[in-house]
Amino acid sequence: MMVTIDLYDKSAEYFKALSHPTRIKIIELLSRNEMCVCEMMAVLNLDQSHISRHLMVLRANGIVKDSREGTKIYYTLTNKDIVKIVEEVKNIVGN
Amino acid sequence: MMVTIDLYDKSAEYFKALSHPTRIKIIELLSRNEMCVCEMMAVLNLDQSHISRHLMVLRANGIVKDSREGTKIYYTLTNKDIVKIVEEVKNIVGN
DNA sequence: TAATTATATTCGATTTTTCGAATAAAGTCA
DNA sequence: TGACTTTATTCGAAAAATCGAATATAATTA
Repeated sequence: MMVTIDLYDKSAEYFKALSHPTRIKIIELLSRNEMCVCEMMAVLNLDQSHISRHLMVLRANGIVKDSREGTKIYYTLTNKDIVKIVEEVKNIVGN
Repeated sequence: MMVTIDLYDKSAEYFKALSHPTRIKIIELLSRNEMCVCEMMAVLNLDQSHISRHLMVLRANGIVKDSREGTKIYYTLTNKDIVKIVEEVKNIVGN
């Protein structure tokens, strides 16, 4: 039995993936540079498991992708369009 | 004690308000016309309490506003910018 | 191979979201 | 006022998200 997920469900899932401050911060960081988890930890001052968990959500939603280099894993945005969306929302809610 | 909510928290909240298919559908309907709850019920084929509850979320996040006309309450978008954002996300997730 | 580094995943508890069903409230009309 | 229409709100249960802490995995290096 094949389950078809419609565009509204998918969009809602996508918005849900964006609905956490840490995940928004990660997207913003990655809009400038690829970055490994240890760098994000340093910049955001959050612990490893917290960041890793949120990266998992972003990955599951196709928002970031990773590539291993030795023991480090570097993350990048799969689609830069998301940066504009985050900026627009920041503008709407800001001030 | 005053609590300051930062831009990332606010943005996350906003995205959360968009993270339900019914709420996205409501936004899309309101992008075309103002509409009362009973009309939304008919168009979306959902019951009154379901729609009303989601309107409450949208209202709490300043996404829609309402105006009473007799027994009916008409809803409109407070800011049309949101329509573009929803469209962009639909494009990203759609195929 | 053993220790180390970097990251992912799991576990259990807590909090938040969602829902159907029921009830309340507010305006209208006879 | 009482019945009716339209919408909001509450309640309790179920589902989902979040978190800190602990553990697992994978690559590297001594």
